[in-house]
Amino acid sequence: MLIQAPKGTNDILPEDIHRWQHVERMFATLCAQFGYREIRIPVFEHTELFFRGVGETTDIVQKEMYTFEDKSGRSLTLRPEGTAGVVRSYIEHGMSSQAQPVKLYYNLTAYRYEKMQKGRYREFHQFGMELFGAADPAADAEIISLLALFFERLGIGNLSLNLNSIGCPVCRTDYNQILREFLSDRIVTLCETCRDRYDRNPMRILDCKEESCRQQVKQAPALLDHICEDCRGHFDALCSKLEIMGIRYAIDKGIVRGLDYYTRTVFEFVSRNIGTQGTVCGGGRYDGLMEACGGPKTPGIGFGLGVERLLMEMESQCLEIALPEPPLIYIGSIGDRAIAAVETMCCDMRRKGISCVKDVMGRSVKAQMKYADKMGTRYTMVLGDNEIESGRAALRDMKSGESKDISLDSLTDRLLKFKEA
RNA sequence: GUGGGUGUAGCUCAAUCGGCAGAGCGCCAGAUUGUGGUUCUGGAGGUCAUGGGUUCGAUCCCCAUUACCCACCCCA
Repeated sequence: MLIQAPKGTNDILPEDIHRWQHVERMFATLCAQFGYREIRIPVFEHTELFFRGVGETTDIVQKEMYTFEDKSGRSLTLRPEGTAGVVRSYIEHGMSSQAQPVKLYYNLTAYRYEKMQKGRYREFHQFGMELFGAADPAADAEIISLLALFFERLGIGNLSLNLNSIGCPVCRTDYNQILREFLSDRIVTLCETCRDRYDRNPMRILDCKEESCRQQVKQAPALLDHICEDCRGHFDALCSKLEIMGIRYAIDKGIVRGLDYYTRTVFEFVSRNIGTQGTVCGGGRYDGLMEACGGPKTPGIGFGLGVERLLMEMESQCLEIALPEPPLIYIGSIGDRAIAAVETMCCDMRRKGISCVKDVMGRSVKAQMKYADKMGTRYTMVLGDNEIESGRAALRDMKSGESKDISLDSLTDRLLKFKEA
């Protein structure tokens, strides 16, 4: 093998494509029903955007981005997620002057340089959604209910919805103080970076990878227990809306996500069936993001959904997805006259919208029929000199094996009727 | 970034205690010269992951590399 696909990338083969097309169609339909419109953004952006939009302190920005210089020396980066690009587009196209709220959805690939394993790839597919302009908990509830309906329509059961609130910058300032007090007599046991974090951003200590730090932090007070009154009200309102809609959830005080610009609601839908990379969908509110990217102060909420993981989950639940329709008819040919006649017939039928296939290898009738069978066409017909002379041929139904002698002139009309049936 | 497992045909896998590499499936062709599915026969297809070492001889033993799979971590 001379050249393989780069590590962490996958070909999506014709055998599997119907699964992808199915969930893509379902998602697009659902979004439209909720009044969301599709947006498509570039695969690469200025690196600076992700510094601001994802956060310079995050793992994603610090070690996982595909960053390169183009020929004029600009620093560009393959998008590691969708939200930053959508926010940039919102600002750039002045969407703040459109009717509010602005509701957008997308289906895109994202790129992260990570050590790969099950459910984690360097190029992966994400469905996502952003709702701009709405600060009300009703917006949070709508996004979550849309997801719940999406999974329901796909027939996916038993995903658990985990919910948390990480408050606003105000409660985080207070919480940081509480955290510092908790950590003050343990600071000597923390790693060097964490001792540094103690003053600048103590919350980052909570997800330090050093084993010793993780031990120290286990008993730390939870942010959810210390959010301000407004944030508490927002969270409680969301919870009660979910309850009214009959959406089951669990509160998980451990969900934090990219802390820098996220505010209040954070949530994820998690599977237990698809390995350790069980987060099928993660999202949250980011009321500070638009401003951080240089736009007008605008609340926002959204999510990203891993399509590979979604399909894995569906596979693990043995959900059947209908195969695509094969071509309606295969028309075989024997001899030069028939080959010419079949070419003309196929041109004509295709123009009328009938899917038909013919030989392009000059093979034997037997080989042609075998091929038709493997493709699964519903009908076959073979033309030779006799059929050209008489203007009649046998139309065979491949499932029943029965043939019917029909005139070639009537073939197109018949097939158009079969197609509708 | 850390650890464990596996690399033999397009796919799923054998075998060789170190001596010319195998099956099933798939693909191609044939079985009274013009008709698929079942059956039978034949054929094509391998740098035995790559590079070094030991050996008369390595797909097999040793070392390194690489890829894939899985876990830690992080996330979608």
